[in-house]
Amino acid sequence: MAKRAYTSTVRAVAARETRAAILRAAMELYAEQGYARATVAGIAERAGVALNTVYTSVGGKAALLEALVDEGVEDEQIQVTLTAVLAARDAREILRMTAEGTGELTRRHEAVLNLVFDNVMADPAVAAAAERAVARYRGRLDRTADHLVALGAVRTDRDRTGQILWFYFGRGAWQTVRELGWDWDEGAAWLAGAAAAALLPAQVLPG
Amino acid sequence: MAKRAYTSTVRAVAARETRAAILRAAMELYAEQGYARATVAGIAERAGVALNTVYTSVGGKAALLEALVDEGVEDEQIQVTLTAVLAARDAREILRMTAEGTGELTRRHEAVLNLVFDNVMADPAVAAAAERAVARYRGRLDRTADHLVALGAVRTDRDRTGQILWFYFGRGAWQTVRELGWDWDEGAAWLAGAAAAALLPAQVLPG
Amino acid sequence: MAKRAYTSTVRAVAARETRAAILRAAMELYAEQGYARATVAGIAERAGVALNTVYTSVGGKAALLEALVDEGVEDEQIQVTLTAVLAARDAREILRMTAEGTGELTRRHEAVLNLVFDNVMADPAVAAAAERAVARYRGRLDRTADHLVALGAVRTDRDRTGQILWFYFGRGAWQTVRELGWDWDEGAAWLAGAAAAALLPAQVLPG
Amino acid sequence: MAKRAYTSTVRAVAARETRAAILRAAMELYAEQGYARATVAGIAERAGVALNTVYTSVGGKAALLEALVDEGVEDEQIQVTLTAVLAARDAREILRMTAEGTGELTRRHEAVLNLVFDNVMADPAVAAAAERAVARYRGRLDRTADHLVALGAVRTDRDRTGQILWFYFGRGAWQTVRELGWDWDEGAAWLAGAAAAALLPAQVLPG
DNA sequence: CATGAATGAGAGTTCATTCAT
DNA sequence: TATGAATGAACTCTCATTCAT
Repeated sequence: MAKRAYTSTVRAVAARETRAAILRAAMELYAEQGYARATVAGIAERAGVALNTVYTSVGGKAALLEALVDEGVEDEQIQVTLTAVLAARDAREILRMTAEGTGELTRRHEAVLNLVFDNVMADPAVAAAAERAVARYRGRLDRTADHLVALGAVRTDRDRTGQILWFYFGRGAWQTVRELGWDWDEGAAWLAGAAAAALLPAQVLPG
Repeated sequence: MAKRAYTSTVRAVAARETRAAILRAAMELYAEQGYARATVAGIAERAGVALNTVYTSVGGKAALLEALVDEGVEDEQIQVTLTAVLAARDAREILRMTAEGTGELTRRHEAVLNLVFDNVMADPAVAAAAERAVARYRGRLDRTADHLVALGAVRTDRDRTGQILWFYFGRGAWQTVRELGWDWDEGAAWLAGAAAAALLPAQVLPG
Repeated sequence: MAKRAYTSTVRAVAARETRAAILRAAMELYAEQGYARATVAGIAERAGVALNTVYTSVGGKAALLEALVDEGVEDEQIQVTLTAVLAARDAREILRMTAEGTGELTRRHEAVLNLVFDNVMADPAVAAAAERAVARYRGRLDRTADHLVALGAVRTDRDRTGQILWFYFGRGAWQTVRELGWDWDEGAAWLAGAAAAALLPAQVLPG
Repeated sequence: MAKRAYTSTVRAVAARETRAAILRAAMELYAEQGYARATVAGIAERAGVALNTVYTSVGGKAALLEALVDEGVEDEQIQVTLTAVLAARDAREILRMTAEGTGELTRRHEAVLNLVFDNVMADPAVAAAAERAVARYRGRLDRTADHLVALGAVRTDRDRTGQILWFYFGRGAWQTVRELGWDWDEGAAWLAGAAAAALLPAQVLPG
């Protein structure tokens, strides 16, 4: 029980691998069968460990989900993108960066996002996680909206701008992009263009 | 032994009311707790009937869901709207009618649509129902896309037009509209305008 | 409600037919699925009547079985055979008559006998019926044994004679005969011969 | 992770005892109430374990029955008896050995045999088990019949010999022996004698 | 007499979870 | 740390039966 800081004993390594295998299995099973129908026993079996190892290693059904969500949340990319966006001064450039940033984020966390949003009704904990995720996401877009308004770049007010950003770059938009089979870059470009048409002053076409 | 067709005896009326109460209770509970966590016993209690009356009146858990879906499916409005759309020759008018039609449809069946799409992972039967609903919906939008292309009204090809119609009038779009708190008419107007900007040839602004 | 003795009104006839159809259906279903797995609803369906008609017409599950047993019990043949046996004075003739009588009885009531003995464990009422049937059956064979002993025809005592008669002419013997696929006459002849060999004084073979 | 083969830890022993207690309780309850009316909860209660321990230890209702049948099936005695019979050359000796062998077998597995044959109608799985048992049993008697015919010891043909062996040594015969209250040795002796009278050439009585 | 509707009781089974090693 | 064994709590569904017409 003596804590040796940063000394990965053999057992600690094995434990970490076990935990990873369990989380992988949980992710797969939740994705395949949904949170409600997936069973802890099934997860244990797929991970190749005893049922109880799931409990000692990670925790119960809800803890597994929380662990998966936590893993998928710590992403510095978010902050990087937002900083860059807030530093930019060209509206089209801002929309392009927002499209790419939200796309990248969605792509990177696609599995966890699906996990959470497909199972909102299955468990109050999932619903809470979804709500938190949406609030954070919208908060970032609202700050982008503020910036656009401050730049005097949009023809709508602050609230409406935030709403339109959510319409084009929110979870629903990217979900539809996936449904339509568009690839990520294609989707980002189209969304940025469409958002520009909806937000920026109409351009007089040359010639 | 002769069956008297269409004689609403007192008992038949009572039975119909019982069934309706059960379906109402099921709708509510599925909406509140999700398909997976809702229990047949809970539905019976809320409907004010014995547990087994649910089984004799409507059926089990899946049958309840199917009954709710079936109820929400027979809607002649769909055909009426599509016919009107296909008869129209002005692109903006077509988009406006499509927005209003899909909005009306979504509004009318909001409860059932949420029921189905929120619980896709809870049961394969639900997933199948969702898939059918999406296919039918997209099929109607694709016919609208064909019409727009035939009219020479859009600057995109047939496939892309259908995809963009789905982006602006599909389930995802209306879901976002609801998330944003827009009311139905407001949403329809905005969607029609945005879709026009995305599909129709850019207009040279007057002056 | 006025009782008109012996006047078969149309409705009474119909009622009798309904009852017969129900009993027939019950017999079939009990035979096919066993008493335990057969359901009253299934019987009603096969009889082509409403579930409740079974209850108003005949009674519940146990009552159905009792009715079937009762139907199969009133058989004057039994008494006729026994009287003839007790009047006979030749042992071989007595055994032959007993074989034929018990065979005829078994054949005639095969369905009910199977019903009862195949479902002894399913219901205490069935077990009681089976016990009654066996007691009556053995009682008759015991009277035959008494007669044989009184005639001085057997080389065994009263009790043992009754037991051997039960071995060769009891339910088990006839059941085995059926298992072996022997026909009724063949079985009766063989049983009579085998019983004679077991009971009567050994014969010196001619020549 | 290395599995130590055949190390009876305390827990493994306890688990085996639990399983045994459950099977014993199941045997008793199935015998008392019949397969259909016995409940898993009742079995658990009698075994002194929680309801679900029955499921984790052995399995459901059908699995319990199968386990009981399996336990009663592995019996080398069968082969030993048959080998001895086929090696013998005296017909009376063969019949005596067959009587004792089948009696011993019946006695040893009386509980399971009753369980299976009393509940044939209760479950298709039981019916199948019964059919398998009968086929195996008759197969062994048929080989004995072949042997007797090959020895030229019987006055009947091969098929009839097998049938008569089944009549005297099959399940029905031993069941009747039990009904009659004969003890095992007494029954075996009587059956062997009766079978000899039915199969072997009539002996000229001395003197 | 026959029936449609409703019900009370209970059964089998599954699942997440804990205990003791 | 990992695990086999055991458990408590539900849940879905079936069935025999009765009520009211």
